Amino acid sequence: MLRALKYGVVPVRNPLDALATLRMQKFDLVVTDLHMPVMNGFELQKEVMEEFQLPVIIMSADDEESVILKSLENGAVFYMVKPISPNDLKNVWQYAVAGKKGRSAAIEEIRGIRGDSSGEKGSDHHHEYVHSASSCVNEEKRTTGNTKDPKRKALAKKAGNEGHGEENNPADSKKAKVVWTTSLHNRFLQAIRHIGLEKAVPKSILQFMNVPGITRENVASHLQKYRIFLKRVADKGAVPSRALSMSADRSMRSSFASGQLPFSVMQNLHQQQYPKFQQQQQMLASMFQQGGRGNMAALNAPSNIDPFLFSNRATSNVGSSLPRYGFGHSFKAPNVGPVRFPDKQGPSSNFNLPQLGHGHWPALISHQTNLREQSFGNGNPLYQANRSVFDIDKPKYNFGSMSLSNGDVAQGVMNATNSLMNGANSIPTYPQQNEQRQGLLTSSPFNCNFGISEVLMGTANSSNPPPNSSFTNGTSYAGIKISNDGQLVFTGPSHGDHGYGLLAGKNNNISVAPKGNIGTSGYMTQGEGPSSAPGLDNANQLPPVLFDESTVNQHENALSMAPQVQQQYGLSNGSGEFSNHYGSDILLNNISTLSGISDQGQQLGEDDLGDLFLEQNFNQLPYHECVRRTKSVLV
DNA sequence: TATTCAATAT
DNA sequence: GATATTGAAT
Repeated sequence: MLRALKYGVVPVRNPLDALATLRMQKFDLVVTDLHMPVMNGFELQKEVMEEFQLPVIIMSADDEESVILKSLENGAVFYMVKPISPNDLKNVWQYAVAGKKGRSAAIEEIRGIRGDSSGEKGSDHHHEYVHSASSCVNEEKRTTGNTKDPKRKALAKKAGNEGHGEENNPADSKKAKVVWTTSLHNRFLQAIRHIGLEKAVPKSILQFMNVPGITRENVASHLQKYRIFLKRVADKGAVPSRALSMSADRSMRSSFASGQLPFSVMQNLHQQQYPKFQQQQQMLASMFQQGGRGNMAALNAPSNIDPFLFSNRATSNVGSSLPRYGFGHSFKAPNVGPVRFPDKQGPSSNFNLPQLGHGHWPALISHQTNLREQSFGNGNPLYQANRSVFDIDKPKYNFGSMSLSNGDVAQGVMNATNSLMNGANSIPTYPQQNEQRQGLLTSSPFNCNFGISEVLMGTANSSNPPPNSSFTNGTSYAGIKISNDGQLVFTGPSHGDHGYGLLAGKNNNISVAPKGNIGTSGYMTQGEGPSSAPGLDNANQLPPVLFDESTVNQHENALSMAPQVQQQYGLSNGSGEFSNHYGSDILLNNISTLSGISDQGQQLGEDDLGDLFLEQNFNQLPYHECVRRTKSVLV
């Protein structure tokens, strides 16, 4: 029965097994029989309370009043007389939530029954008990506070008495509240977006949301709150975000703060206070051709844009003093001038600033923090590149006017296995990068102008030296050469046969993976390389997955679909010398898809995942799992 | 004690 | 449907 009610249940055979199981696994509630060999329900309950502080429900065919009372007084949170019906079990989760409160309430109730409606007994005693219990609660409330809101109480009582086979909890006549999780709220926003703020009324929103179990009243209440929020935001002229909330008015930190503002509200923002912000929003709106209507949230719509880019949550700056320039917090970003790179490279074991190069995918996947905090593409690829774990023993190189030492920028670039790809590919992918990129490239060691003139990055040998440099070295390092018209002319050769090439392939035929050892071991850069460039352990990697054109198309059309099984896109399967093309946006989008593995719909905080993702996630979950967490029960 | 939340009353 | 009020939770 419990399982049918979506509880997670672990059944055990006897009290000793129960205690053992409790020690190995976390539970929310224990349900036990009373009369058992070796240890009875009382004793078990006592043990459980002492050791685990968990609520215990006792069920028994024994309907002796004395037994029931003794159970409850001993500390059981509830006593059920067999036979048990599903309805009796439906709301036992409340005991897991309420704990002690549930206990005292139960005791009060059973006491109330005695004094109040003691008349009935017989075969249906169990149900009578439940029934009486709930009306007792209402009775008590009425005497306590009837002056304030008699009607409310009356309705509550009515519901309690009539709802025998319905939604009502025998021990607690209050309806479970709808929790407006981020995902639920996003669906709400979606509806408003679709309907239009002006026309959005509870009924239509409810209809569009199409979430079972939610009522018009629920929506109305939420809408009311939402409108108040909008008004407040418009008045204050501030947009809440994590970045600002430190100093900002606390009142701005509601759950709405995580979301998106209707365009109309944004237009009301104080120009003098956040001029850059407004500018940005308008630019964005036009960029994505929302036609002035719609809102920020609508910007999530483009399916080929990674939702993270549009998250308005600030990224953490752990390990870095560099600002990020992602959209969401861009209005707060300082002027983007020449980028100052940090002097030191952080420890390679610190994944707070993960790289997007091949070897680091696994790190991204296995550290969810990264997934939330990373600014993709338009962040600062060169800075990311700088955090290479490879190749720390190279001498200093002189590229252009910049002198770079081991820990500096060029390292990641030189070490093409890693991060150059991220930088190179992310450039044409995100139009918003242009502004920043210019400043960044001005001080680039490579004198590159992407998309304008010939580009040669990271390559260093005698026949293809970096422009404006005196670099000569007999060894070939990874690199990439792009001609005037933007075609890939050349990708750097490997170091010997070991596969350091950033990209192995031919003209117009990019293979994502270095050819190196991928064919033999199936992982990239695994345990290979010179002593100074050891590569990554394959323990951290997912097997590469072939990424053909149909996959690309499928993926691009699939953003509104539920997250797929873990896959690592964008990597060659190692079967051919050159396989397939890809777009970095696919990689990036895939990151967010992967990020959805956890977070099964529990209430999410402001710093949670991108909205698009949440919608995906949301679609998978039945309403009750989305809103009300299922409890684990030991029976 | 003040604030927030969602439900409920008007 | 919009708004005001309520009670619980924090």
